[in-house]
Amino acid sequence: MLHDPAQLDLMFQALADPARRQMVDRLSRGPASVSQLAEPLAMSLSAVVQHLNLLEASGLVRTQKVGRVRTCQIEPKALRAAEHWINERRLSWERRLDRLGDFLAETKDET
Amino acid sequence: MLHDPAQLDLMFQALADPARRQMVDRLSRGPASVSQLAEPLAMSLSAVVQHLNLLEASGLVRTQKVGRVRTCQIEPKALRAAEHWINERRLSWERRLDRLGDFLAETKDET
DNA sequence: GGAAAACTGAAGCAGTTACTTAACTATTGA
DNA sequence: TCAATAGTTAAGTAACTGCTTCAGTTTTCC
Repeated sequence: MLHDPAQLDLMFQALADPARRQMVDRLSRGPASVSQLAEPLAMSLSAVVQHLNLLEASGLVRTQKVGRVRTCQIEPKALRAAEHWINERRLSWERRLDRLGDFLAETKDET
Repeated sequence: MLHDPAQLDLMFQALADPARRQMVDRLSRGPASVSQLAEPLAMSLSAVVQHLNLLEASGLVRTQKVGRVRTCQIEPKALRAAEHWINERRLSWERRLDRLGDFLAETKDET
């Protein structure tokens, strides 16, 4: 479910915007309401809600409304999925370099 | 240099597109020419070059031209920077949860 | 009950993005 | 030399994004 390419797409797309990354950054320090998320951002509350909806659709953030306040928090599992995608590609590349290094070392021995 | 917010912005933006992620994925298995990168993608070579230029500007991919062939390879340091940004936020959240857990366990002892 | 607080949703708009096609510029190899 | 290969660049366009404003809806609290 979390490695579903469509979900991954939404996550990376969500992380591509600086305002949304700032919101994730804020939430990494603890839950916050929509207004609290909006406070440091130079845009209307409405714009923040639109960003938040994207973050929620991507799975990166979970929200729940109690009374008139929507409280938001990070979903670490989703962050881990994005992290994992990058990590796998990087490791794949680095393992390839290692094998190449071994090969070169071996062929050098054979002189 | 790699933790420069502008560079991070370019990286996440580059990773937001499925075609570009597919290119990164291909490159994680080894270097490739522009045509080789284009081969599995349902778009013109010109479009691929445009994607590649973005990937290069973001620092995720390095290319060098020999003769008429441009060979592309992954820049693991850049991947690591993106990975690191996500990882820091996730850990920050998870450490917060741990502290909260400890606190709740302690106050429970005091009954 | 009624004002204030905390959102929410729709419409509109300017700027950006992801393509396309078409016209190029090297390189290579027969 | 000259055709094919590999890539590049520019111009145009359709769709998508990131806002804005404005007009709601719920809750809360006096």
